[in-house]
Amino acid sequence: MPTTIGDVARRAGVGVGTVSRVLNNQPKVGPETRARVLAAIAELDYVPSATARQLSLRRTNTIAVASIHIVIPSVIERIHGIERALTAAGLDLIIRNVETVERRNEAVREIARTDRIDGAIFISLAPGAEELARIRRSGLPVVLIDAHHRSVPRVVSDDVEGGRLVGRHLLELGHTRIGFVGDPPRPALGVQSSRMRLRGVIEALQERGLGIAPEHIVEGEHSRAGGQDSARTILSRPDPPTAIVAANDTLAFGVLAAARERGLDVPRDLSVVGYDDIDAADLVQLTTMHQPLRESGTEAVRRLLAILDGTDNGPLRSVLPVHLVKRGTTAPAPERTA
Amino acid sequence: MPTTIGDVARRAGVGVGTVSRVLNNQPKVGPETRARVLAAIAELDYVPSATARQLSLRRTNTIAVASIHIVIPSVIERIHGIERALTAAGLDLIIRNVETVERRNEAVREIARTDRIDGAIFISLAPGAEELARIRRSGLPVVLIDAHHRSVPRVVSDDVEGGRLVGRHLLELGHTRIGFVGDPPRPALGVQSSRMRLRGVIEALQERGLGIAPEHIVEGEHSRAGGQDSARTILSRPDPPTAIVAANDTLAFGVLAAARERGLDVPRDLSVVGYDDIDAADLVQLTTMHQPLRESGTEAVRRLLAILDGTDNGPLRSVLPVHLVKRGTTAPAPERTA
DNA sequence: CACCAAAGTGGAAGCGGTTCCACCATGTTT
DNA sequence: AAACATGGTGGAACCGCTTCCACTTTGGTG
Repeated sequence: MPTTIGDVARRAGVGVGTVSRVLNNQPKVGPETRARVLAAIAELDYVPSATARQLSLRRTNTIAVASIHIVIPSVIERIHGIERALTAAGLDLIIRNVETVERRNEAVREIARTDRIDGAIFISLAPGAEELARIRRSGLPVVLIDAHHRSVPRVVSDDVEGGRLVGRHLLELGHTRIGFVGDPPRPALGVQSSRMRLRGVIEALQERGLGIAPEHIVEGEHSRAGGQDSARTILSRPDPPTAIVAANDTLAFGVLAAARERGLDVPRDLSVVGYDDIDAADLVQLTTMHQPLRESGTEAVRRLLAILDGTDNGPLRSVLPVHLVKRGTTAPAPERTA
Repeated sequence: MPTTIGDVARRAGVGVGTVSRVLNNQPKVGPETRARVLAAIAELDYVPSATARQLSLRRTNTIAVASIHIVIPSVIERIHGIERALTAAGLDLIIRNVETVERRNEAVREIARTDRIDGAIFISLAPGAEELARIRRSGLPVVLIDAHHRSVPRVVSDDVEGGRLVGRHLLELGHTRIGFVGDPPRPALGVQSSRMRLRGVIEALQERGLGIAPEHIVEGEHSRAGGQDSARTILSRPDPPTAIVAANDTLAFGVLAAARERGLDVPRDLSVVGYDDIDAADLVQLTTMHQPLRESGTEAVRRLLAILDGTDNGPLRSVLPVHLVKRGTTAPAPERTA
């Protein structure tokens, strides 16, 4: 029912090849013929079938993004960056939300299977060995964001350095007993940022000959409630820390809630530092590490397009810079009362 | 290079038609033949081409979502609901971010143009007349969320009722001078929720013979900063209101910031009510209207699928319920000091 | 003036599926 | 035993585009 290239050709009194050439701005068409074809296109309100085009060209002009839980604020910012970059490049974006390892495998398999996309970006999520092999076999280019895999191009922020900066900031304020609230380790998903940030904090402490007590490190669910639980545990230890570092802002909000619950004044009694600098961090005046989330998305797209063009020559690992944003939740350590 | 249905047919010693029948679980295939085909598929690790399938079937199993500014928290929740419902139905989701009217037209045109999708959902965004005509012509089913158009199926929450409930809540607390911070009116985008909520508040006041002073109504940019600006304006009037209603939580956060800035204690000196009950509302203990955001997404998908099935018989307008969540930013009106 | 390169052009083949139609065995009915 | 459903099956045609190849025209060139 919809008009096809043949209808246009007939109307313009030319062959389909010529119409196709006009559509694709190819040179070898006489100016007068081109005008006639364009007129026919306009008259018929013709639009080429993207599907037929795909089949013929073996290109879809679409890329897929798979990410853990798309409602996580940092994930959203990254997707936003991706969306911008793709739109600018005239590509479509298909999105898939992944919440468990099984669903990840399923999603990856599906992504590798269809010829529906030209490339894929994984956010905070790395494909498993078998899935990766599948992808390799299909030749689909892939870029990871905030995830690690030895042999896959990826965009990450310098988590260890970020942790280090957080640690130094707290040391400067006189804190020596520092706690850490992190995400659950999920080696299966290939995401290590929480652990890397912890490592940075530890390194900063070690520079001063200090350490972090194992009972002051708790890893729990990535949610406000999870952060609150973890902080509760830490704060109920004898001799609790005077500062808590959270692996991300969402957890930090939970830490703030736990502090409030215990009647601790932030930052007088307890300093809290987050990570990511999401929008809401400003809302509660949270001191946090800023990382360029949106840029991580655009950078991933840049890499992906370069791979598609065959012009990619960057390092496997692009590292984005971070910087500390000092707000209202950190202050000098309280005098030791005990 | 990838294996095709022909490869499978050859390997299994059958015709392509038979392989196709097996792939689509059609009945008329002998059990022994079916087994042989399945074996061949497994051996070759064959996956049918989605594109070829699309071309032949004239169905894409993909739907598009166009929304204003995808980083708005309420929009994200809606998308989340859509994503869930689509994944459950085995459909793909393509996303397009729209920020201006021009970009909207462009996006709509593109959506209506390609044969790449089976349907579309618009969030807080209605197509313009010309674009709508285009969509109609293309026969593409469309559902709107949080947007209005006489003749397009849509999912909205009962904004007037929500506003009314907010108004009554404040009246019960003894507030009589109430301010309103809203989104800019954008008739071109077909989004009226801010105005509808305002209308509800006004209706509640009228029930008591009260009104809302025009200088206590300010509409500004949909952002924290915008809300802050608007609230500043209102609070600097002589005889400012004792309560401010914001058309959404993001604006309410701005109102809170403006109050803090002026040294007003919330809720002692000023009550603040938001709308949406986004995640961060809980974080700052904001009293707000809850509306089922995620459900709005699933409902929109349900409608869209029904239209695609030809089984849709619902009203053009699905209205979702709202309810007030009382938290810490509303309290009895202060004694009149003047 | 014959010859040839270059610019334009038409249309068949191919992309990888689905489906319809023709056809072949069977088993069942008269 | 002839007539005939019926379950299986192969394969051509088709979906709507791109591209390659063959062909015609035109304007130089020797």
